[in-house]
Amino acid sequence: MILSEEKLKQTGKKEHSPYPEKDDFFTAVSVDCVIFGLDQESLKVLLIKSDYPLYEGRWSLLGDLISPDEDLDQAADRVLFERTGLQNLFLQQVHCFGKADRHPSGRVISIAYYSLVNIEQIELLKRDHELHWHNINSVGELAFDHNKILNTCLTHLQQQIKTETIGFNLLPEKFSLRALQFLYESVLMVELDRRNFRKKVLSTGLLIDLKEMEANVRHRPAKLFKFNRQKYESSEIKNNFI
Amino acid sequence: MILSEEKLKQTGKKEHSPYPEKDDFFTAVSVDCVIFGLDQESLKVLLIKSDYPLYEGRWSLLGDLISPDEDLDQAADRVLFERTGLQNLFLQQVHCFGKADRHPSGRVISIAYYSLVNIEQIELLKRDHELHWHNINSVGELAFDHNKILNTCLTHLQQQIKTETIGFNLLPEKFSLRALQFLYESVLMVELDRRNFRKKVLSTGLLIDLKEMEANVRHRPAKLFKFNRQKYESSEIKNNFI
DNA sequence: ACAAAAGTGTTTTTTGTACACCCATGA
DNA sequence: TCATGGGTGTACAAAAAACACTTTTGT
Repeated sequence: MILSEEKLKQTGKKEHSPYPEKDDFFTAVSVDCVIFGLDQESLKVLLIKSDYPLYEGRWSLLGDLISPDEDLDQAADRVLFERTGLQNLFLQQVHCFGKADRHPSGRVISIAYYSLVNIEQIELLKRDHELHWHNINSVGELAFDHNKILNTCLTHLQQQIKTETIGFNLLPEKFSLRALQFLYESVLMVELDRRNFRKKVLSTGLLIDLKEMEANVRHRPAKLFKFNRQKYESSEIKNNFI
Repeated sequence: MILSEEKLKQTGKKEHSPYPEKDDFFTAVSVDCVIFGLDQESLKVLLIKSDYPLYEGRWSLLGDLISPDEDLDQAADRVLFERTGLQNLFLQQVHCFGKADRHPSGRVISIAYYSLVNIEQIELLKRDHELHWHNINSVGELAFDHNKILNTCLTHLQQQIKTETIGFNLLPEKFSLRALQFLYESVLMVELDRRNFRKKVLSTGLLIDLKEMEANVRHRPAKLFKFNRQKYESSEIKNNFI
């Protein structure tokens, strides 16, 4: 849609001075965080009961309006901290959602972030009954355009996990190769060949063999590994992990 | 940075009601378009002389504040139309830039889009001497954080052109394989083997041999092809073009 | 002894890379 | 006739995919 010059003037904006002035139109800006976690069952997403009247009873993403003096990334960090008590989590901007009618209360554009957390690490702090981990395949109808936001973030995650080593953020410090493979299968929603998977991840040289074993499993215990973050950071080739 | 509860209250926002109310803080929202074009020489980007006092004389991206009733994508479309006279160009959102101090006049967050156009198609309409195509490797210091925005968009373009068929937007309807290869070499900034390149693009089956030849070239004329958009749209596998 | 998952190699197929000569046109 | 880029195929290397049996633990 092309706005006529007249329409542009109605907004109080002068042609060729596209900078904010007192009488300009302003919008509200929020961040929404898609917080992914993984447990033994499946990939999950953390949702909160909506307190917005129109969407009462629906689940929604965790979000908030940005404050005047905080960067966007800081706003997302803050939302995450307020909900999980954790700081410096993996967090990445994905897309800005800005359809004029996406929010019933008025013009609100929202910047979507996604985060990867280790569920066990934050389970402890989560006493809030309005918060719940949902299986990624059964979230139902969310408030606002949050289904769309969630899908966009999931697609990004699936793309990114193939070329970067972000997946380790979903695992505890020490993990078995089975856990790592389960992660990839859960996120990408495919089945992978065990032998080929092991061969590939071990050939990257990015896993440190901890010479430790799983305990209390009712099958042959697996070796435990940890991610060699240092080596990854200092290596030149940072794409094409899997 | 975590904002204290006190600080949050100063912004006029109530806890657990993260929806805009009259006394809330609002920001200005703009779109900035990185318009890429290609000529016989190199990949180019369309820039405009900044009319912002602090950055007088510098070049800047084409952008504008969004209007109250237009979607973000519409705003980007409008900016593009106002500058090139063309509609329905390839246009894609890349990233939202929202550092609190990125704009000297106040809080302005900007959503970056990139567009791919066929330079010859728009040369005709461009009588504006404030507009200029710049070689991608010599844009100099731009106004605001526009160098950063440009770099982010270029990186996205380089990633995307490898897996999707967006590159054809930079070419005229009919093109030679040499022109297509030049496109990929210019965008990715690498040299490619001619025989392997031809083999690969022809094996996709996405090029239609027009049974026409170049004319008025001082060497053996090349066959002309066009992109089989229909076949691409209807095919299942839409990634990994090159 | 059984159930459950760990660990391990080889073969085949597919994909990518390296590389050199003759051809058609305009000047 | 020369300069310029068009057009073509093969051999080798690397990566991905397919595939089955033995081992270790807890119950």
